[in-house]
Amino acid sequence: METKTVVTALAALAHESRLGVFRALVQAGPAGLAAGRIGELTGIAPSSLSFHLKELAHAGLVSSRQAGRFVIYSARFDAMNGLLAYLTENCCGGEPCCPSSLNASGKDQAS
Amino acid sequence: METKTVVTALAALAHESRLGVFRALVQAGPAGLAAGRIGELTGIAPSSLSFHLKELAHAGLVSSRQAGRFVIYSARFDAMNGLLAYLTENCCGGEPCCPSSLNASGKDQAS
DNA sequence: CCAACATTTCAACTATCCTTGAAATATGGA
DNA sequence: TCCATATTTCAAGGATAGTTGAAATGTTGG
Repeated sequence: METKTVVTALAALAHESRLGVFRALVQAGPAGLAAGRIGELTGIAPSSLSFHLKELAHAGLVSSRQAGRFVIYSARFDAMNGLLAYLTENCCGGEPCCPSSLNASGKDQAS
Repeated sequence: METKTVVTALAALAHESRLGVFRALVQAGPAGLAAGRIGELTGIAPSSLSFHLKELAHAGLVSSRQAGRFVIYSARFDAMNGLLAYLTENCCGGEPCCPSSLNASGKDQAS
């Protein structure tokens, strides 16, 4: 994953509204949610929501498909996996950051 | 980890300069790097670097200590762990994103 | 075709971010 | 003390992000 892609993805998630939207889409799973439903769940105004959804789509974190007169958005789990992989590799020393066992104390290998 | 904290941390990393700084600090390990050395490694102008370091510190992702006339910055691995834990739990469905066992190189389970 | 619904686009405005260079602060050594 | 080094602060400027409401687009069913 390229640095530029990572920065774009991070910027897309670095906003309360968009993080909320993405969380809702993750919860919804591959089935996704219609734009209007996302608006109901998050309380974001339609035009603002459309702006944020475009931002997330541009970052590759969500995809959309037309279904009747609805537009269904869904989270792109592969992109999120890639982002987490990058952060784990490049920003956490490689291994010690898997939250399953969680050490997180502060002592690990030097450079 | 609170949503607001997460957004702040994501925003701090969502900039090419700051992501580069943070990566350098992660590579340096707990020993950290002097501000000037970070500037050398990243090519960021001093005042701009200071701005970005303050941003990272404010987000809790780095800490600083004075050493003679140098200021040594180091990555806060615990904060990064917390961020990754949040993203894994809330933005990846909970389980399928932990890169611990698997490779994490480039290919992971297909969609 | 027309009407109702779902979503997006547009323009205007405010707010915030980032960069730059100069000046300020702080520390160590001669 | 005085000077050099290391870092931060400040103010000014341009660039970008976000919100709002109105208008436009697209879709379905009567």
